[in-house]
Amino acid sequence: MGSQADSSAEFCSPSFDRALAELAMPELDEHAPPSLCEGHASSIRSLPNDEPTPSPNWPDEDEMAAFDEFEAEQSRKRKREEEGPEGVDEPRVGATSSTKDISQVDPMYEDHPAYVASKFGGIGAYLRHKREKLQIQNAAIAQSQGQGKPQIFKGLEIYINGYTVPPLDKLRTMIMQHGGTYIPYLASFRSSTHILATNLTPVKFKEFATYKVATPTWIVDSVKAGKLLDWKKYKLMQNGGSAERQGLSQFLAPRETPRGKKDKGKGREIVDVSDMDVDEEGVLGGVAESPALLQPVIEEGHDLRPTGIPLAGPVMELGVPDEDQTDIRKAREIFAPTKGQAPPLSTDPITFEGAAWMGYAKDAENKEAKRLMQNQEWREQNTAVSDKFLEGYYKNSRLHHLSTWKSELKTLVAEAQKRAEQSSSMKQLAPRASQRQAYSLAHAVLPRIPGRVDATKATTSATSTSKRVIMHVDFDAFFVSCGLATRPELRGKAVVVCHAQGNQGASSTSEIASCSYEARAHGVKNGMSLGQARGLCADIRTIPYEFDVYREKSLLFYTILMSYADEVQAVSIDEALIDVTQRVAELEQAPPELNERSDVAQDFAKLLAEDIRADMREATDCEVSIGVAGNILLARLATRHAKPAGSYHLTPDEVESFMAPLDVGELHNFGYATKKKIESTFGTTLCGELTKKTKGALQACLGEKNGQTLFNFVRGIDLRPLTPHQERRSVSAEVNYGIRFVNDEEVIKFLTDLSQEVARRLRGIDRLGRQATLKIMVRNPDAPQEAPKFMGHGVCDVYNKSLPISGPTGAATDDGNRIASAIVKIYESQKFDAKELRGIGIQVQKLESRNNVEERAPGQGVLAFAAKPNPIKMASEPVDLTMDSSPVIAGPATRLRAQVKPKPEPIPKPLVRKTKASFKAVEILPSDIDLGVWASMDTAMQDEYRGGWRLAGIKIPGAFERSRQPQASVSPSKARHAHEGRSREPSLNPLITSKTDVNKILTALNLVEGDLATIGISLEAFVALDSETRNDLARDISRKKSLFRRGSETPTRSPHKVVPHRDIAVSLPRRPTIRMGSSEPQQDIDSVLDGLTAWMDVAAEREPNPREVKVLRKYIRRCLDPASSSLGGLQDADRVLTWWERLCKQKWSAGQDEIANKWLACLADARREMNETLGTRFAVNLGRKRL
DNA sequence: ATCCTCCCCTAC
DNA sequence: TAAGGTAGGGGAGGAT
Ligand SMILES: Nc1ccn([C@H]2C[C@H](O)[C@@H](COP(=O)(O)OP(=O)(O)OP(=O)(O)O)O2)c(=O)n1
Ligand SMILES: [Mg+2]
Repeated sequence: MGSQADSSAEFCSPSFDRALAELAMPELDEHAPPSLCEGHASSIRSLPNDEPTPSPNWPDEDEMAAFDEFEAEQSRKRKREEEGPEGVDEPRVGATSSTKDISQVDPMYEDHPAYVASKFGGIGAYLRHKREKLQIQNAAIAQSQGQGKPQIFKGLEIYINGYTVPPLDKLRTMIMQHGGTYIPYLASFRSSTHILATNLTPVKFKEFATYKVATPTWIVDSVKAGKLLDWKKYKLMQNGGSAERQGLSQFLAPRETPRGKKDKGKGREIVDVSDMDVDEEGVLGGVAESPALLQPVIEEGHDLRPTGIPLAGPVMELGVPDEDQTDIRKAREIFAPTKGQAPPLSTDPITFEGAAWMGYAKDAENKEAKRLMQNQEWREQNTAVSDKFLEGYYKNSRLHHLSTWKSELKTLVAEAQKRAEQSSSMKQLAPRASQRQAYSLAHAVLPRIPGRVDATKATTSATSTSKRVIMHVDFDAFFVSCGLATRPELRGKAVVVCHAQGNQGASSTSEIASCSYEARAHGVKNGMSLGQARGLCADIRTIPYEFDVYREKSLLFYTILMSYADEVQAVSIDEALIDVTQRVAELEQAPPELNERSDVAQDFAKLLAEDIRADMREATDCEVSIGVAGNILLARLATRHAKPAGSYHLTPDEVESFMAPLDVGELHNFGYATKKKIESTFGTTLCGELTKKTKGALQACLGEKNGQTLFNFVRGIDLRPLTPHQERRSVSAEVNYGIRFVNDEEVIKFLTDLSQEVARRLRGIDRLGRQATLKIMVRNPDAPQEAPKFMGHGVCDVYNKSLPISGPTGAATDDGNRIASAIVKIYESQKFDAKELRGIGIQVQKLESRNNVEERAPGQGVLAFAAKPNPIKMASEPVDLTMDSSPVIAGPATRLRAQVKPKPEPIPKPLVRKTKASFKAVEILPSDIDLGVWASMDTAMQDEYRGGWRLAGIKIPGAFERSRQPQASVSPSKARHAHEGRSREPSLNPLITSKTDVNKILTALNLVEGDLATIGISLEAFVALDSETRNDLARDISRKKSLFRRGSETPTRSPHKVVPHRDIAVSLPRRPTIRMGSSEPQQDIDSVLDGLTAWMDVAAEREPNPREVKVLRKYIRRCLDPASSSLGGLQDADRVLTWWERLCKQKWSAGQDEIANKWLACLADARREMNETLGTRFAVNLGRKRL
């Protein structure tokens, strides 16, 4: 491309340029922003809290603050008062003691969150969570074990909807074992042949109208019968009622049962059908039908706004939603839209339905893309290879625009507000403002009272507590609304905004940015693919993006908001939070004669909201909805309730009943993954239920901050202030679409172009950076070559690596060439296969502003910015109100820890981070390995090396080739993947089958077969897992053992196996303390082993000293760190570990006691760490174990 | 304890 | 055809 440089991005978002950006400021009274400090005091006691004494991190004060708001908002007369802490607390004694037990048993684990979580039997929850993960694997295993079974479901592709009886995993197992294909998600471009459901919501029922929908009994019966039964006999009938209740009652329903045969023997955990039989009568019987729900309430011709010109909103009674729009609103209420109940929904199974992607991903492939991609010319024209790609891509990427707009708006609002504060209150309105007056009826009817009003003094209406009044203002179906403004004929129809226009059939993977509420009534959602949506609603009209229009309407939107609000927080192009505390207080103080109905107590906040809505309508010809409440959380929830085209004031007295039925997933910032985590920990995701959990329990599940936040949120408490504009901390550009390179040359050219783009963006905000990060998405080896989504990235492994960047003088830089050179260096240091790349991103961080930097001699080093030690962070503290959120008094906070950064142009020494996916540094090449050594490795080990090389695109010499096929590949770290926080995808290991192998595995993990039952997994399943997962589980088990049957039997060990190719000279004991040379730079391996021997000699008499073990592990780690070349690398690390293992083995050959177990656990841990490190590096695990 | 780095997660 | 970007909060765990 090369056309980059300074050609100020033609493909930027339609920018909010300064001229347009003259956001109007209303008349200004120079009051300070609402105070962040809120009162204190008052009694507490009654909050559930499992901390007997205040912990240092969570002092009482925090809770008091939280409680204060809680109390106030609850109108202080909550029954909670009566309940002592025990009302909701679980017994504390047990909790405490179990924690203690753990720490006694093994100090190394004592601070693991799962154990701190004493309360809920942290272990149980933890294991439950683990087990969930296993279920997925079990299913896949089952598939591989299903050979003996009649393949009665061959050719069927079956999707399972919602709660079922039997549960999903059992059904999936049955289907897969009998030759069927399980479809983890529904996508129109790869439809299933059948759907299983125990019941359906009306929307789903309609959604599935074109599918064959049967009850799970069909599968169960077919399996029993040994042949495929006619699905029609099991066709699911609509039975109305709440899906959830239905589902629940199914599970509770009594089970009669012909005990299922377990044709499986050993695999019983996997295929046990004994409890999965289902009474179909139970499924369908007894529930009244509600046929009305079968059809979406909104039907064609039922236009929301028939004239296309909305009337002014009616004045509403306090707390009552608008009464027009009833049909649509009802539809929404009844159908309870959710924030993606399945993984975030999307056209792409892979990216989201994380767990789902196991065996099935292979066939889900975009055939059309595959075909086109064969054509070299087409590829060069239409993928990221093309010179024109970047420009065209960014011009059309809605998400790019969304992001860009957001940051621009934040800046604009900040500037406007600053201007407002600086100028005196008599500052003339900006030009637009007077024009704006015409939009608003507010001033005519409810003039503002000059001067300040103390909000705390107003006490007459429901809103006049001392509390804030926050509004959340959000356009309805924004993109669509904008489009309809010029297409009135489409109002009332199912309209969506997407790139695909016309009707290219039901298979378009084009994403829907926004859909009208009419479309939503059919189940269509923002973010879906057009093809999916077409499946839900045949008559969908598409309209194109009009980014300019969105920007313009948004400017009007913000202009209007500025005229009303005390404070504005830009949330997005179509959404903002405003604080109108002051404004409402003024209204309340207004002379009664100015109020239309002075006889009645009025909800001024609601009136104000309707004024704003009217203004918006007039200015933009689009509807906004407004939620009003005392905090951000509730305002957002109120908006949801208000939509579409309404406003809603959520008052304190309704908070509790409002919150209780909500799902955590509906709370802002609590998305799919968090919800799953909560679900697996607590068994519920209802706010009402979670109210009963203690803060400590929530924190154990979600972490300190998030736990606290959730604890507050489920009570309707949200202490966050509106966040002012923050200094940018990073600038990035990434493209994860249309990346289909064939060689490094293409890649490097793209990297260069993208670097220039980032540089341009840096310049755009006048910042310089000190560090650049390259992010690479590589197709996961198990994912199809072509993703299901057209030109999409599919399932990927993600790699990140960064290098310092600087200008020629060593200063921070915005020079695209400098960035590019660092980025290219990173790329070249990694040896990816260009063909496998699916996404590329470049980020620059450690930003400085220009004037901060200049004179710094070339090699002299720079002051690293300790400059902003979390300036704003404090404001986002979940609880502590007393913390002053005003910007840090900066002064000496700038502790210029003058860190010297001597490297002007550092070389990209591949640096491997131990955690998940860093870049793999392939420093052990085939040529590094002696053939004799290679031969002595067991095959699994060889496979692992090969896997690493393969993934790294390194050619494998013939001598290192394998004869047979299967490979145990594992991803380094999944891109995203909702399903399990930090863990990568487990994978199956088809290699391990022989009895000896199995024994080896168990032995190495210090397990016996019986142990597996304690976590509910079969032996087969266990060995089929990848080694990391096995190790995880083994640790779980050993914890569990030490907890619950301490000191009892020791596991049986399998016969001793000789260490293969190790030649370790036994030598004399030396020091009884371990010294692994953190001080001595270069120790030779033998002396280390000597030291180890001597140390163990003494140390093994008692429990391992964590400190000493740590030293040892640190040594091993250093061996593995490619950056420290002084040590011997993998070979040495392995020798040390192996030697250690041997010492242990020797020592306890006669039998093991508790001490031995602890040592072995340490060993396993160390081994695991090494595997993880190497696994990261090679994208495989070293599963080898010996002893 | 506190910081730093490398992630994951979320939202539009 | 289609345009799956992006910044910040926060957790885990190692370094200091
Ligand atoms: N997955 C998504 C979600 C949103 N958007 C864009 C289009 C939306 O119109 C706009 C605003 O997002 P909202 O979440 O506010 O959704 P809408 O405004 O479309 O609908 P509503 O706010 O009424 O729910 O952002 C998008 O491109 N892709
Ligand atoms: Mg919206």
